Amino acid sequence: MNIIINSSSMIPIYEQIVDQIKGMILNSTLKENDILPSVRSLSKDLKISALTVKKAYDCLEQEGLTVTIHGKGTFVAVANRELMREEQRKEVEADFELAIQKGRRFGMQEQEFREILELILEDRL
Amino acid sequence: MNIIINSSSMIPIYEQIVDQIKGMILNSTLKENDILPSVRSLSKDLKISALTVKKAYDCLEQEGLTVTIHGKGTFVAVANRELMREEQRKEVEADFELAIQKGRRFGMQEQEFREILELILEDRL
Amino acid sequence: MNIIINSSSMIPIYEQIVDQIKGMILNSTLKENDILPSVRSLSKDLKISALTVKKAYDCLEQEGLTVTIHGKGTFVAVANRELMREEQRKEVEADFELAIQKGRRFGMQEQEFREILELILEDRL
Amino acid sequence: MNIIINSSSMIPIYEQIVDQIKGMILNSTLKENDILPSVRSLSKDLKISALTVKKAYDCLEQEGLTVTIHGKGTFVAVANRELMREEQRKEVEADFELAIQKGRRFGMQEQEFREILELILEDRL
DNA sequence: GTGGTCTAGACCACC
DNA sequence: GTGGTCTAGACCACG
Repeated sequence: MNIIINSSSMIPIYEQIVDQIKGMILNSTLKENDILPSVRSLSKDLKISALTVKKAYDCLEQEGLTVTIHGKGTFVAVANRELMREEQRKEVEADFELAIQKGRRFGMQEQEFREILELILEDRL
Repeated sequence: MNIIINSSSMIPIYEQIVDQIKGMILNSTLKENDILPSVRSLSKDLKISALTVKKAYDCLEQEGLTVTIHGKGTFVAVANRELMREEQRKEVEADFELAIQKGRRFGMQEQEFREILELILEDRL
Repeated sequence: MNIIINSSSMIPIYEQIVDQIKGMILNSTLKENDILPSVRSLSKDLKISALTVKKAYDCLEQEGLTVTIHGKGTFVAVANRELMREEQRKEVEADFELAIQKGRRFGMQEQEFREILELILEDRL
Repeated sequence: MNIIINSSSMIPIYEQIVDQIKGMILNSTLKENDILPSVRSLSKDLKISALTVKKAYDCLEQEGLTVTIHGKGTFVAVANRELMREEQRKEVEADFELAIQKGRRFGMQEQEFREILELILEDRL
């Protein structure tokens, strides 16, 4: 399971897990009915508390992305990919919207936002 | 004092106050040397604890946006606009960074972020 | 009355007044039985609240440096100058002692304290 | 945790805590990545409010001396010794400044400050 | 009146 | 368990 945890990030660990598994389901790294790693093995793998992994799996199940079968494991549900994609997109759009609103309150202009975006994207190259 | 508190928001009340007062200082609703409402009067006004207002005022002072004179009140500081500008920029950059991190966890590519930015900017035209 | 108030200082205004009048009594700018300015006139002079001047005069009287005669005014008491001088000296020594203790906890050496002292003294030239 | 609180002192309790923990970090009683006592345990230990300990820890974090990880605890930060040194120097300078201001209000001359400094330094030899 | 500090206890999110 | 926030009310110093 290719999950990367940044424990010094402001984002809760369980949320980082949720988001990355969501991504894997979306881009078909995880397919319908695939089994997720067990809570214990993943927690061992990532060197974090099993409770944290459990919370992440709970979130996924609550959103209908996975199904847990007692004594068997946690499986990727039959998902409406289109809908999921749309919701993720909206989440990110909302975050951008908030950031831009704040910038506008600070008097920033359109071009400055584009500069900031490019700066951050380049950081990753 | 035109401050709106959303107590059901995940954003701490004191931070909501800080942000809104920052905004007022920036758009000159509050000018240099203007006096802020007293801790007690604002807490009464907003129907929140005086300590919560105090914490917000402490944040503002810590950032150098206000000056407190004991027994007198809290006043808008003579601002170092260069420095303020720089800090605002950093704030917005941090928000962008977070939004982009989330998008990446969802598997979004660079071009998609640019599309989202343009969409939001155009919405406002 | 040659008193200088620094309202942005961390030292309370009333204490600044007390200290400066103490100094004047010591160096004989104010002599025994001299009358101090009235609370009202001094407060007007310094553009501060009369209550603040009153508090300063109360302190002086409590320390036995002045005597107030109702309806007449406040007068410099017959003081033991030697003792006063000694007490002031001890106050300042104690403040230095504290500052140096802190510096030593920080690992500063003797020469560094001398440098700091000279720097501050020069600032005033 | 060997912290001594003087509740009758004029120095706020939270500041007493900050100073003593600073001292421990400086003289390496507390080393990098050491964990501080939890807010609750220390408050219980010192028989003071948890909020007061919290405020002290906030100060330390704000100065970059500690790092707090939510749900984990508060840890001694990897220190930027250059920066720390500079801040310590400023602290001591400010204390000297105050002592000298007081002396000047008492009418002391430059040479007297030098004498006091030398007296205190010699006391320690 | 103002701000500064402190208390005792509550609820939440996170691990 | 941890820290983060908030409350309602108290006492003090300052003006």
